[in-house]
Amino acid sequence: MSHPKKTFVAIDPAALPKYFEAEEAEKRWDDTWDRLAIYRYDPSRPREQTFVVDTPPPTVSGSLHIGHVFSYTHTDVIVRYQRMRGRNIFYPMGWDDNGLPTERRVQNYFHVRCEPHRPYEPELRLEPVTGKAAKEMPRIVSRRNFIELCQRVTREDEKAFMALWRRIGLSVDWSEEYATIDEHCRATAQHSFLDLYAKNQVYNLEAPTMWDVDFKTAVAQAEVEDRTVRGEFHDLAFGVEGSNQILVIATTRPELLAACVGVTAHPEDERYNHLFGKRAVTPVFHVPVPIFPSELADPKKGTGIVMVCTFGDATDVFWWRERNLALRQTIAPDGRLIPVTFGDEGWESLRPEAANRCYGQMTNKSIKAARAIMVELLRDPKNAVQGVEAPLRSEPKPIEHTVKFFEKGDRPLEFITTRQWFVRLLDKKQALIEKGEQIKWHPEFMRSRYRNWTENLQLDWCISRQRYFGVPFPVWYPLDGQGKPRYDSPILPDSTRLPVDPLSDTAPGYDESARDKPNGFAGEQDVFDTWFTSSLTPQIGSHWARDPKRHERLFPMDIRPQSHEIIRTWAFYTIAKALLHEDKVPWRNVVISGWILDPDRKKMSKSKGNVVTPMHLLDDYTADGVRYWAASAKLGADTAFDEKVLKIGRRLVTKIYNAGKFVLSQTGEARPITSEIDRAFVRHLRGLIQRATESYDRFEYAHALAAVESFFWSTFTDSYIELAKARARGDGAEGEDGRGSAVASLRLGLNMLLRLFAPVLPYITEEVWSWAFSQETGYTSIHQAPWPQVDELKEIEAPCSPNSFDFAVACWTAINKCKSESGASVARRLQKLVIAANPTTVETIEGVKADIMLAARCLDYRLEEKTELESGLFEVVEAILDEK
RNA sequence: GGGCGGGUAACUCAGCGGUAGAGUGUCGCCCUUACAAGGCGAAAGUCGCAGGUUCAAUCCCUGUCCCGCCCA
Repeated sequence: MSHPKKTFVAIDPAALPKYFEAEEAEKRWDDTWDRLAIYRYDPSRPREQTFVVDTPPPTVSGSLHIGHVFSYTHTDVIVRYQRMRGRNIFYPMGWDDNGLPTERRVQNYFHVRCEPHRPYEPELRLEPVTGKAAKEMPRIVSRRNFIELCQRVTREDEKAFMALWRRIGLSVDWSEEYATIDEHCRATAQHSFLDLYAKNQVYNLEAPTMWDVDFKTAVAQAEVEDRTVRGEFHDLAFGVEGSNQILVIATTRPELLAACVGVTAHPEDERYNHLFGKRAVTPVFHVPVPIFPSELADPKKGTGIVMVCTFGDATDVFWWRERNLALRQTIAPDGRLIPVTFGDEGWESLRPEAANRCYGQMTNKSIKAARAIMVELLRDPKNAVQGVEAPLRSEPKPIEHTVKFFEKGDRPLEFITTRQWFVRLLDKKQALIEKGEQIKWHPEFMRSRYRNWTENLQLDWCISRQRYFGVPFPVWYPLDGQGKPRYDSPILPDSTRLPVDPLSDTAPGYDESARDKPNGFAGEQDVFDTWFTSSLTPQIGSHWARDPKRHERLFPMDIRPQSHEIIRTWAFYTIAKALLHEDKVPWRNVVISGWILDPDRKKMSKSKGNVVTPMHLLDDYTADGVRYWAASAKLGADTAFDEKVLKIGRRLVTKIYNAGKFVLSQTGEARPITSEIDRAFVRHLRGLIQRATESYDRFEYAHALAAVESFFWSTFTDSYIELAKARARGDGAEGEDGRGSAVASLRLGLNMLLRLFAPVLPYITEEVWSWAFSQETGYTSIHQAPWPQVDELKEIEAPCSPNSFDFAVACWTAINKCKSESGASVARRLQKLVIAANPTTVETIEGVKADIMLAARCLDYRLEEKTELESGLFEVVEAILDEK
């Protein structure tokens, strides 16, 4: 039976560069992939064939660091696997222009401030400001001009991110690019608002709200963090109305004394419970305030009796509501003290003149300055309610306590009464938790972060921000005869008109001339919380608001990749939106990447100065090498940055290059895979494919990579290639059949391994693939080739023994060890070799011993039976090395 | 204070009921016609600590100590 004389497509290794020129290759393949459009989403294919990614839009004004490469590579590896599984990939890229950080940069960069009502200046051209000019008054610009400046800055940032994404080979579909401030996203966010309004899930309310006095905006619970800071307890002597009794109240915020509206102690506190129902009198301002019991007052803290102010903290807000106390707001939105007049309505005082004299000293001062003045006033005995002792009863006592801060802020949050828009969430806790249960979390334990947060939710979602660079509310208010807005009957646009800017677009049913006039209309100035838009990334990608068919094909999505610190914000709000809009989950899986820590296991941050930037690492270790490092870390695991791991990746790339060169330069006639060792190798390959596939299906890419890598080094290059290479050169006794089998099997191994590595190492695998397999298989790019299936190996017969391969390797290793121990090179020929193993083992390696001895360069050998040896163990009885 | 994760070789990390693993680093040896950007080989761990369950525990349970994160 003669075989058709088909020969392999071989390469000439001499024609290839000695080393892999990664930088050149990366550029070349990036261009090629672009040209072939292999990352393009095909909207015509059905949902079940599609794999949909809710890519995190990076905050472009943030600094680029190695953590970005880490987590985005995780997603890309998953995506590339799915693509090879034949899925139609939807993998967009968005940019989060993220209001506040960008605003700050723009204010400094161009030295401007925004005033929303300023008219737009179409011809305005500003340049970056430096030196003296930066010390002068900032240029005031309209909101539209300000936004244009923001966009100018973010465009530059986006370019830097895009360059990095391309460099590390993210297989995103760049035709699906968006920015959270662009027209499509603004329209989607406004559409979301209109839908929530129609469903009665949003409301506006004037109420005490957490407020940052530097950014001058309301913030939501999710953006608040507790910080431990130093403070001081001040013991203040209050009077009791109608008696000469003194109450000593401990407070960390004496500057709020003028805002005191009550005094409270624990109902069972015997020191104070006889006073409930009476009125206390504040020192300095001489204001009588009710004394009432509350379980929330801690008898062990301070003196056990506390003053209630509007507002010092969240508990004050609670008491104010519960007890229906007076409202005395003394802190302005800019963090300065508001001028007030004691004696006026709502500001009653037993001694208004004295009160006003004192308060006048603090008017318009910052909180910090006001506190210092207040403490001085309290030291003055004249300001006591009665008696000759100063109201400050002891020197301030330093303490450490936790205070709420806006996560981006520098000063503690204040509670300030303002009108804000809210989304109703508190009444949906249970539904939100259930949605979280329907989603698969990777790793699983991240689910509890979500549940934990949702269970502890205290407030509805405040979505309005008093900022400029953001998506405006699509809302106008009718003005009454006095020019006051009627907040209870907002005017909304038709959803076909979106996006709108109520400050430049005219309210429906009005003429522009009626803007801000009595009986006319006014536009809402506020913009959305950036999360209000970011929480819609699935709907932004699916074109929910304008293409129901496309939405149907993309929503819910398959995966949401993100990091764990924003489970309470991004994941939470996205789940909330999907619940509110469609009663669905937004995605089936959430995949959480860990953080990159510095070598001391500290979080990398700009302020610590321990941020590692990625570009030079890509230059030094290749894109694949860096991807290897990222893909070695499991989901959810924080990893200390370690350059050594990058070295391993680069070494792997080199090894693949060289192994590819070697295997593809073997020639011969194509023959079936028949030799025992080849069949034994294929048997192992089959197991590898199964393991890698199972791991990838569970998003355990790191596990898959470890399996493939270890197989590649130990089984393929260190063992199989060595055992088969002589036969592949035609040195064996089996002639063309043996040679053809070896070459076919080597190529099969390489082909499979390249595909198994392709999700992690897209460049080197594509490079080697292109030398022969591209033409041979018809898959121009390896990234369009199918993921290896065990089915592809079904024609190849199983080996005679399942142990053939392992025993062959063990035997060969024993010989190498013997050579190594006698100081000889492994290449050294053996004149004579006697090696022993137990009888079954000797029998098992019958079919592979010729290959072993060829690899060991041993012409005269004998296998001895030694029953006491364990199965698979070999003992060199005698070895005579050839002369050099 | 509550919740979650981690503590395994000098380093970075796997493993998570059945005699402790990898790579890096270290130490020997080897220019070997794919690869010195290599290869062969060696040394190296009371698996945080203390109890318990089990024939058997790094793995399960309880307690405890460190580290990190999230929430009060």
